[in-house]
Amino acid sequence: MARIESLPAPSLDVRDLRVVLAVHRAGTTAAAAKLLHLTQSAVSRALAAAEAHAGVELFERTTRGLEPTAAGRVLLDEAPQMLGSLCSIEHRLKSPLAGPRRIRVVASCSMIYPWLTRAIVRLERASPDIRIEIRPELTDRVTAGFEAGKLDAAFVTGRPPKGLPREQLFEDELVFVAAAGHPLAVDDTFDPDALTEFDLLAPAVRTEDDWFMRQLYGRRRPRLRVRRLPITEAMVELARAGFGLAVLSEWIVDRYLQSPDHGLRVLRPTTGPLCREWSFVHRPELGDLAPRLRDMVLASGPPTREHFSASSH
Amino acid sequence: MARIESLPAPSLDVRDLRVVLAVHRAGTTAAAAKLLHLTQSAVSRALAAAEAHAGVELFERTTRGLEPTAAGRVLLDEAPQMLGSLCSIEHRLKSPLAGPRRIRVVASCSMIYPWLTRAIVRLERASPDIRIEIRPELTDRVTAGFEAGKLDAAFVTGRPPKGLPREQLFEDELVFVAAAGHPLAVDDTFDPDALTEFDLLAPAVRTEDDWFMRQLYGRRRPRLRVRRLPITEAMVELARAGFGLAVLSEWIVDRYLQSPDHGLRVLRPTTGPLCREWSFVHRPELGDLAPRLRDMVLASGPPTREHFSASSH
DNA sequence: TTCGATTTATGCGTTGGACGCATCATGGCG
DNA sequence: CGCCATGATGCGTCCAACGCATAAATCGAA
Repeated sequence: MARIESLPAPSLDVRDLRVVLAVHRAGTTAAAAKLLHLTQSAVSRALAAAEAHAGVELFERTTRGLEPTAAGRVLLDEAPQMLGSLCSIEHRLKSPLAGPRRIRVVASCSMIYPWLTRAIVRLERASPDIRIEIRPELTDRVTAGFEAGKLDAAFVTGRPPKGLPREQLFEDELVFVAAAGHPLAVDDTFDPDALTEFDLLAPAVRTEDDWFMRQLYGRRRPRLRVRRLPITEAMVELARAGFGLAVLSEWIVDRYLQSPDHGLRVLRPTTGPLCREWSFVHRPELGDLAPRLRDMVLASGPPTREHFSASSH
Repeated sequence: MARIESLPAPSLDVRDLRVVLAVHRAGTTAAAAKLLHLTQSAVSRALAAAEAHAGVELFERTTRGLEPTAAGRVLLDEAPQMLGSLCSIEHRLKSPLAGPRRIRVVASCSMIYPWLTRAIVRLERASPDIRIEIRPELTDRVTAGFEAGKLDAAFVTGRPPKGLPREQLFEDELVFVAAAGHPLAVDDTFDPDALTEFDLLAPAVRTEDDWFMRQLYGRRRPRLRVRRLPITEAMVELARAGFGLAVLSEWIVDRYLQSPDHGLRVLRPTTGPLCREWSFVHRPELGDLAPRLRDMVLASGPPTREHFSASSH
C-alpha cells in the first residue's frame, strides 16, 4: 500500500537564483562572472540552465548586456528574499543560542536607507521573532550611539567605531548631478576647483564633510558654498533648475535618470570617482543576528544594475 | 577599483532541504529513499552532505531510524516554507497571466485542517497578493459548492466531483483509539463485527459514512452505535475514559500519543487498514494558483513522521 | 565602409560530485 | 544466541559543470 505522497521538487535551484541576481546586478555575464567567481562562459550556461528550469526566458540578450524580461523581474523580486532567508536559517542553525531578539541599527548616511529598509522588512518577514529598530536620529553620532549602548549594529562609511567587529561589505560612488545646460556640464568630468563658483547641494547630515573635502582637495580646504537640503527631491529639482550641483550616491541618482527627458547630467570630478567603502559593525553580543542581517542586506542588494556597471570603467 | 560586493552564497541547498524533510517524514533513510526516488546509500550520503553544509548534526542516528536534533527541528520548521515558496515562484513564472487572486477552498474532512491551514498561512506569507478563504461550512457539500460557484478548490477523499481537474496527492489512515483497558484493546487489531457492541465516537460531519461502512463491512450494513462529537478532544477523552472507540486520522491521533502516559491504544480492524486517498480538485480558472497551493500543501506535509512510518507495515 | 571593442553563445577536454550496487558494522528483539 | 532491521562506506560509473578558446553578432568611431 504505497503512499502516493511526494515532496515538491522545484526545478529552480539556489544556484539559479544567485546567477539571476548576479547577472541583473552586473548587467553583463562577464561582470556577473566576477561576482560569482566564475568565467563568462560558465555564467552564460548557468543562466541558460536557470531559464530552462524556470521554463521561461528571463533576460533579453542585447549587444550591450542583458535586460530582464517580465518573468525575470518577477524572479528578481523574489530571489533576494529566498536567498536571504536561506542564509538566515543557516546562521540560526550554527548558533542555536538565541541572542537578543532586538537589533537597533543605523546607517551613517541616509542614502542607503531605500536599500536597507527593504532588507529589514525581508528579514523580519523571514523571522518574525526578530524586531529591528532603525535609529535615524543617531545617523551622525554612530560611535556615541554604540558607546552609550543605544545601538547594536550600523552600516558606516569611512572609519568605523573602534573596538567592534567590522566587516567590509561594498562600495558606492558619490556623483554630482547638474542641469544639462549647467556651465560645468559640458563634459562628464569637472575640475573640483571650479566647484567654488557654484552652489553645492548636499544632504542635511554633514557626517562626512571631512572625508568629502579630503577626497576632493587633499589638504587644501577651499571655501565651498554648500546648501543643505533635507529632501532629495529638492536637491535634484534645484539642480535641474540650474541652482547648483547636487551630490548624491549613485543608488539615489539612478532613480532620477529613469525618465527619458530628465534634463540632468551626471558629473564626476577630474580627480577620480568619489568611492566610499561601506562597513558593517555590530556588538559581538548580537551572535547570529549580525550575519543574518548582513546577508539579507547583501542579498537585497542595490536597487538597479547601474550600481555595478557604473563602476566598471 | 574592484567592488568588494558579493552575493551571499548559502551552503545549504534545495537538495538539502528536500533530503531533510524526506528523512524526517519517512523516519528512516530507506523509506526516505522511496520519497526521493533514490537509494538508501544516496540518501545517507546526501544527509551527511546536508549536515556538512549546515555545520551541525541534524539527526540522531538510532538503530530504529533517525530523530531530529534541536538544530534539525529548526531546519524542519523552515524548510517547508522555503520549498513551497520556491515552487510557488516557479509556477508564477510559468503562467504570468494573473488569475483570480482569491481562492475559496474547503476540505471534505476536517481532520486535514491542522495541516492545511499551515500551508495556507505559508502561501499567503510568500505571496501577499493571494487571499485564501476557507469555507468549512461546505465541508459536506463540496460538489454542490463547486456547482454553485462558491468554491475554487478542495481537498477531498474518495470520489471527487466530476468534470474538474483532479490530482491524487497522498493517503492517510483512519485508526481507532480506545482506552488501554478497553475490552477490544487486548490486541493491535479487532474484529469489525465486535464494533456493534460498543460506542463509536466519530466526528460530527458524516460525509464519508458510506465509504466507511463499505470499507469495514462490504455490503453488510450492521447497525453501529455512533456518537457524533464536534470536538476532537471530547472524542479522545471519552475514549480514554472507556466510553467507546474514537475513529480519527493518524495525523490527529499522533498528537495525543505524545505524552508518555496517555493511556490510549491505537487499534486497526482485522480486515486491514482504513486508508483514504486524498485528491485535489480545482476549477481550471485558477491557473497557476492551483499548483502553488498544492505544492505548498505537499511541502508543509503532515505534522509528524508517524504519518509515513505507520504505513510501512 | 572598415576596424576594433564590446557583447553572448558554443565546441571541447577535464574533473569532481552524485549515483547505484554491494557490503559492512551496529543495535534491538525474540 | 541468531535474526532482522537500521545507517555507513568502498568502489566503479557517469553526467553535469567548469575553464579555455573561439565563433557570431552588434555598436561606435575612424
